Amino acid sequence: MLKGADDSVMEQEDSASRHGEMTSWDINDIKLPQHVSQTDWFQEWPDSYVKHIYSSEDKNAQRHHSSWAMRNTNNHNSRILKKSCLGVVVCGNNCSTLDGRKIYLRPAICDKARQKQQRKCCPNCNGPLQLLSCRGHGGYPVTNFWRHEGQFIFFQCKGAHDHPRPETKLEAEARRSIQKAKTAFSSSSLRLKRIQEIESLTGAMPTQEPLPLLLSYPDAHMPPANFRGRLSKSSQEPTLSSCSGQLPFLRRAGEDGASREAPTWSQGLSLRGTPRAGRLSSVPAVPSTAPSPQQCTHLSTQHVLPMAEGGHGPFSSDVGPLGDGSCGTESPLAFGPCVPPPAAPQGGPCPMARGAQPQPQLPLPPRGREGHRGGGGHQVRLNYCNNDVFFNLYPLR
DNA sequence: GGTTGCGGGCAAA
DNA sequence: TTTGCCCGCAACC
Repeated sequence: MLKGADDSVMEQEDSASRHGEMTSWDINDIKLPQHVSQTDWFQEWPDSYVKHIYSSEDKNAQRHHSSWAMRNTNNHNSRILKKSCLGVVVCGNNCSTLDGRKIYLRPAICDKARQKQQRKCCPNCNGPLQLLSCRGHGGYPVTNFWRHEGQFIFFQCKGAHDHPRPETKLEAEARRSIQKAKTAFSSSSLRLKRIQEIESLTGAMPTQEPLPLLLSYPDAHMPPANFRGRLSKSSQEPTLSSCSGQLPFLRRAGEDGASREAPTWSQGLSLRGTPRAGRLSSVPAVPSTAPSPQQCTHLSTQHVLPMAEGGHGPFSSDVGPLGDGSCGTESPLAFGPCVPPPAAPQGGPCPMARGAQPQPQLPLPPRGREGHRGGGGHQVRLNYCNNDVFFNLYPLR
């Protein structure tokens, strides 16, 4: 289509600086820049009003990947693929793990799956899950546009995400896989237990292998201004001192402000300035592996695989999801011997958790759609930690 | 079972 | 007309 770029386009290209080359176009332009001297590194957390030009050889771009939970939106334009952000699933209790990580689950893309997901409980505290919808684009979800033109794939993001980053697709998939495996294992474990009981308690204790946990580390380590308001209300409320070991996608709240990666809201800005600084911004959460107990209360909740997104990010074609990005900076101890507080005080009984909630607490703005669900009144506070179950089921190695 | 892309259709601005 | 969104379908993993 653009192969027949005329002189006008050429002139436009010539007059534009290299930076302009990357930003002077709009996804809806009839003609997009055809002569791109250098393509961008794939950005898995595009935010703000950024534009990128990827190589058509880029697998991630080909697949229109994004670590944000983006769903396809029909814009009645087959040439331009439009996707809108689904937001992030958070704990209605705004619970934190011992070390202050927050629960940021990836919303299921499929509507049915998402509804089903929301009926589940927080894997950390069993509280209700709450979908924090994205409203970063004039009250509407942030939209991403993809357009294939010749040897390039043009990407444009409209809107700034006003919510934390969810777990990545890979992490969510890993979590499901673990859950499946665990379910299968549980059933076999039960059979084993019965056999053992029949054998008059020979002493052999049926144990479940502690599943490795995914400790995801903040990509967006600090919420954007508008984002802070989104979660702040409940954050300021007495938070459940989550002592359960099961880990979904957890981010240390305190780390939201200082990360190895530029915050998303600023990432976009930085990218605007340096459109080819992809590597700088493509460092996603770097989870660490931690053999640790899984959960306190029920076995059906999600688990997370040890997985690293470090370095080049999960979508980096040359780095697998299980790459060496494990971050040793985070202690998995949050899910270790957590002593359940007799009565969880506000802010949580665990010093780590308290210290990890530095986010400014602002009133939660009213939300039009799903976002308001599970608001204050909706929340169920579970001030217990079933550590007995925790340890019995998942003895620490 | 979930993701992704596509497209019909509707409603509101 | 544009935009957002719901829905269903099919292909794929």
